[in-house]
Amino acid sequence: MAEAPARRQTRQRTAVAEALEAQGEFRSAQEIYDIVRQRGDSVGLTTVYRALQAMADDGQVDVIVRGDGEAVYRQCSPSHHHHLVCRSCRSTVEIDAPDVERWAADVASQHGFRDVTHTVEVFGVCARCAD
Amino acid sequence: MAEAPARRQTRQRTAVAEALEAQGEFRSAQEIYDIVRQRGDSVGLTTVYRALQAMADDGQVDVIVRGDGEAVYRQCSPSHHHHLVCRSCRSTVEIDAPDVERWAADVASQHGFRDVTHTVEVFGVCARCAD
DNA sequence: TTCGTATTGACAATCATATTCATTTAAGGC
DNA sequence: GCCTTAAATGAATATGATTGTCAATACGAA
Repeated sequence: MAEAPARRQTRQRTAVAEALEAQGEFRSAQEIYDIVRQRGDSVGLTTVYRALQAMADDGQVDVIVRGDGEAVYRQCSPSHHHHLVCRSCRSTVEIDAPDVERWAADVASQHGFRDVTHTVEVFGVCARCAD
Repeated sequence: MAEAPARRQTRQRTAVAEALEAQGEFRSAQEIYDIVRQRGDSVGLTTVYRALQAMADDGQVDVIVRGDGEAVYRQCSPSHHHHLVCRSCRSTVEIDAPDVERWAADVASQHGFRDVTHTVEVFGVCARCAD
């Protein structure tokens, strides 16, 4: 859990964080905006975007940019992990990938690369949706 | 190499394909548009987008959606592979990842997922840019 | 309570990308 | 080569996720 800069704790940020916490799946900013409002909080859309970005910057939220370019957010566990996401219901499983970490480091090293990062996402149809 | 539907061979598509072929790096549609024009071909921006999308659909071009949501395109070898991309000069190395393929399949299977796909990209600073 | 300044939110702006629709053009048949 | 069909084009327009603006609000330290 990264040490966050001194951000003010506003009711809007709390509302966004709570809305996210109540979700298990990745959600877009627009969706989160809707969820916040459904829960009875009044927060501007711009503020939702900003709250999510701040949380992402602070390492409190994971962001994936989807194939269509839209960013989706999820409150995940703090440790480094990857995602197995159902294409249908979007349920998400956090997965560790020591083999992948090792592979990425090796490959990068073989080609003389430094300061290496990687993205890994796995998509499929979950057991429940496959039925 | 997927069997492409019956697409017409237009001078615009040829120009876009040749522009891409001359590049080793991932390039955005806007950049490819500029390159095409620099090479003396007159092609509309919309047409560039459409040509790239058609090529991507046909499996002739790889697409990555960048962290900022923008799509970038590259003409790659036909076989399944991943990319090691320099953050600075954007030079791109195609890499095989049998370990990752295996890991992805195992992980998905463990969680009962079917019809599994994955995305894996590795970013770093290449040897030349690190100096 | 006061004050400094971070934050908000409605509106406007941005920009990659997609749609529209009249026109152009590839390609197949004769 | 001509004709026909329909795929493709391209300029203008539209879309929509996201970000910027700026006056107003509100957090939190003193």
